[in-house]
Amino acid sequence: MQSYLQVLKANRLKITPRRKAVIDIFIRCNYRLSPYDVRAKLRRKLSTIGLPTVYRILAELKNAGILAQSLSEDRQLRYALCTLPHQHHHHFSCRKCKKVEEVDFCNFKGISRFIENKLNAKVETHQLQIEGLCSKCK
Amino acid sequence: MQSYLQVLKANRLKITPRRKAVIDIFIRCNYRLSPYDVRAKLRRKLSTIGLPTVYRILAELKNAGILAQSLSEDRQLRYALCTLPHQHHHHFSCRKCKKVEEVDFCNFKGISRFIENKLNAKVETHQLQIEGLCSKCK
DNA sequence: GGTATAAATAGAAATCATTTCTATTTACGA
DNA sequence: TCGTAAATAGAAATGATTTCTATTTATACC
Ligand SMILES: [Mn+2]
Ligand SMILES: [Mn+2]
Ligand SMILES: [Zn+2]
Ligand SMILES: [Zn+2]
Repeated sequence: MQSYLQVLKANRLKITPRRKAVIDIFIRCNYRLSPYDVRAKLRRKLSTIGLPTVYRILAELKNAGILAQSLSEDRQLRYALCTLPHQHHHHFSCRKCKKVEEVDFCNFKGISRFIENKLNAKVETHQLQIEGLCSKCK
Repeated sequence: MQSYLQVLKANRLKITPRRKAVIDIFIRCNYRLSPYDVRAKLRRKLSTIGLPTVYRILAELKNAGILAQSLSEDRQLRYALCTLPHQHHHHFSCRKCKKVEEVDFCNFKGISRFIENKLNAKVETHQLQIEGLCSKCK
C-alpha cells in the first residue's frame, strides 16, 4: 500500500480515505471489477460513496498506472490492478472467477513484421485480451 | 455481392434493400464504421432508414460472419467487412483513415504456452486489435 | 496547532449510445 | 396471387457513464 500512496503523490492526487479504500480492494483480491462491483465492496467499509466518485477514482488510478482498464463482453468498464506499470505486457483473466494475472511476455513482433511487409503499413499499437480458466477454476 | 446474398440465405435472413445497401457500403470501402456512419451513408440511397434497423442489420451481419465488430477508443461499436470469416485471424486498422485490412497470421501460441506453463491456466480465447497507419496515411 | 485554498466528494441531473416496443410493411414460399 | 413470418420505422425506454454544483476535506504554509 505504501508504494501506491507514493504513486498518488507523484501524480498529485491527494491521499483520501476513498482512494485508499479503492486501492485496498484490489490489493486484497485482484479481479476484474466493474465500478458497481467496487462500490459494493466499498460500502462494507465506507458508509457513503457516490458512484461518480467511484468512476472518477478508477479513472485516476488508471491514469496513474495503478489499474488496468478493460472492457467486458457486455462492453462495460472493468478494472484490475496492474503491478507491472512501466513495461509492455498483457493480462490474463479467468472467465469464471475473473481473477487477473500478469503476462510479462509479448511475441507481437512477428505479426508486426508481417503487417509492415505485407501491407506496407506502420504498426503503432496493439491491444490484447487473453481469457481462459485460471489454475483453480480449470 | 452475389456470394454475400448466399450467406444471407444460409443464415435465413431475407434479402432486403436495407441489408443489400449495408453490405454494399462495406464492399465499396472497407473502413471501421459506426452505426451512425452507416446510416449517414445509407441516407444517400435510401430515403428513410431507422437507426434501430441499422443496429439490427449490423448485428445480424456480424453473426453471419460478414462483418467484424470492434470497439473504438470511445467504447462505441464499429464494424468492418471480414473477408476471411472461417479462419482465425486478426484485423489491422488505420488510425487516420480507419481503413481495415486482414491480418491472416497469428503467432499467439508462444504467449499461450507461456501462460499455461507459468500460470498453470487454460487459455481459451484471445482478442487482438492492431492499429497504426496504412500505406497511404503513413 | 491553526488557516487558506485547491482538490475531492455526494447527490441530483443530464447525456447519449443502444435496445425495446408496437403497429405497419414487405419478402417470399406455396 | 396470397398467407405468413420476418423486417422495418418511429417512438420510447434503458442504463452505463458523465456533468454539475454546493459542500467537505487534505494539505501546504505559517
Ligand atoms: Mn499489468
Ligand atoms: Mn477478417
Ligand atoms: Zn478462475
Ligand atoms: Zn489510413
